[in-house]
Amino acid sequence: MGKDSSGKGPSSRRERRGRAISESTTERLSLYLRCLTQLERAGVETISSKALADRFQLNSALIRKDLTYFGAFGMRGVGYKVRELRTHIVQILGLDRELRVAIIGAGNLGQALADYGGFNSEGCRIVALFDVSPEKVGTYSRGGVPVHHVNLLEQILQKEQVNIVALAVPSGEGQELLDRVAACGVRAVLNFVPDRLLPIEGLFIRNVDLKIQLEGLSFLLAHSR
Amino acid sequence: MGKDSSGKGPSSRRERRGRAISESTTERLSLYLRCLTQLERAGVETISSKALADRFQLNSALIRKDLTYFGAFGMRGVGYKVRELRTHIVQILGLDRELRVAIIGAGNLGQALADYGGFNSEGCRIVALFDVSPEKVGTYSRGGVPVHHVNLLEQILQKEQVNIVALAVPSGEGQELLDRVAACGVRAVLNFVPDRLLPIEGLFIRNVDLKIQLEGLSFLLAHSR
DNA sequence: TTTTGTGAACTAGTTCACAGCT
DNA sequence: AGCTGTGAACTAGTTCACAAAA
Repeated sequence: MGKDSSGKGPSSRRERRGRAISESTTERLSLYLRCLTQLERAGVETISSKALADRFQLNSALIRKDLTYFGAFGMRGVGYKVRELRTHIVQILGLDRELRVAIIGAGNLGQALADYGGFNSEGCRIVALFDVSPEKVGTYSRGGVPVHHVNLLEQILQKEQVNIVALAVPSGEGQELLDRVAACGVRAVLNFVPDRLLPIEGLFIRNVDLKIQLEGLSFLLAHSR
Repeated sequence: MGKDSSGKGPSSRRERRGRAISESTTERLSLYLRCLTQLERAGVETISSKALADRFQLNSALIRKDLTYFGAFGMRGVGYKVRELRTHIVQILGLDRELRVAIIGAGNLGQALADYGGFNSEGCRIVALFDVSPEKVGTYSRGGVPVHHVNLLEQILQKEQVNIVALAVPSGEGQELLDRVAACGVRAVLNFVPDRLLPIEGLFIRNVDLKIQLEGLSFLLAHSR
């Protein structure tokens, strides 16, 4: 959702001299990655921070700073080798190993996520959906992801080696499921439930809260012109 | 989702001495609002910034600052009157007048949004879905929102007095629709299409990019422990 | 040349700390 | 006594500007 995350306690996500990497930086890295993928496909060999900056209306120094947190990947006078930089960012974002994702809640949102192009790509695989509805359990999403009963949550998270869980259940059902998921050793959750969930030590949560986005737009409309 | 938005040009969304209100502030206002709604329902009459802060693990001074951008709503020695503060925030966020929302794309995501509880509430109404698929056009979402053909976009946006459009179409189809929507005078868009869209003068866009959220979590996993 | 990598300067956002109401 | 409203201090994030490398 926009911009809303918790689990902000200073973790060990720091490179170089002790400065933790900000969420804005990782967001931009994802954008750069997308762009580099396109460029590589288009056969472009090198790109400068300025050229990248123009595509996103960013300052080129910011892009260079983002990258130099992780190393000196550029060539002075030339720019960055597209293929090479892409590889670096894939590695930085941890997309070089397969991410195994499960989605709890097989309603419209869960199904949408399961079949969402962006999710099943770049080392990311949706391996399971969970629901309680008897009509859904035993079926498959359009993309072929099996829907299991939530009773089997622990069992299947373990068996499928799930790294990331997306919570797409109705309001009120989030906390219990979050606790169960954390107890299974899952350390990252993408939360779509619009309830405040208690932070859990060692568990990263990113909240995607559509209502907040909508209200943010409402604010802008109310306060402009 | 998380945190990703464009349309950041300095608009006229400023209160008091010229300082524009940050996105973080409006996000928090939405959170406060939710909490106040619960408190009011529970019969709580007043709340202090400290008590609010504890629920969100925020600093109480930050909450007071967020609120004083818009006025002095509190009572020294007491705190804030729940009902009164709630009313103020509703007004600040522009939720006192009805927001009329249309969703382009009636796939799983569009349908999920159409029936999403948080959307149809607090002065916010989903009035139309749009799609090109002949099977979908003419049907209704589970919640009763009619699905129109995209051909009728301009006509219906006008007739239904739509303020906000959610773009939930496949990658590649975003820009053309964005242009059409902007041409109809719609000034706020919630974009779920993972393409970079060109900024349009006077149009606010909030990007909800699930892949970026997922990659953000991947980064955290890769760089902790 | 051109463009990186980076300290210094700047800007925005948060927390501190306390005077001043209630 | 308790809690707000707010300047001052601090921290984080971005941009400037330039030396150094290709």
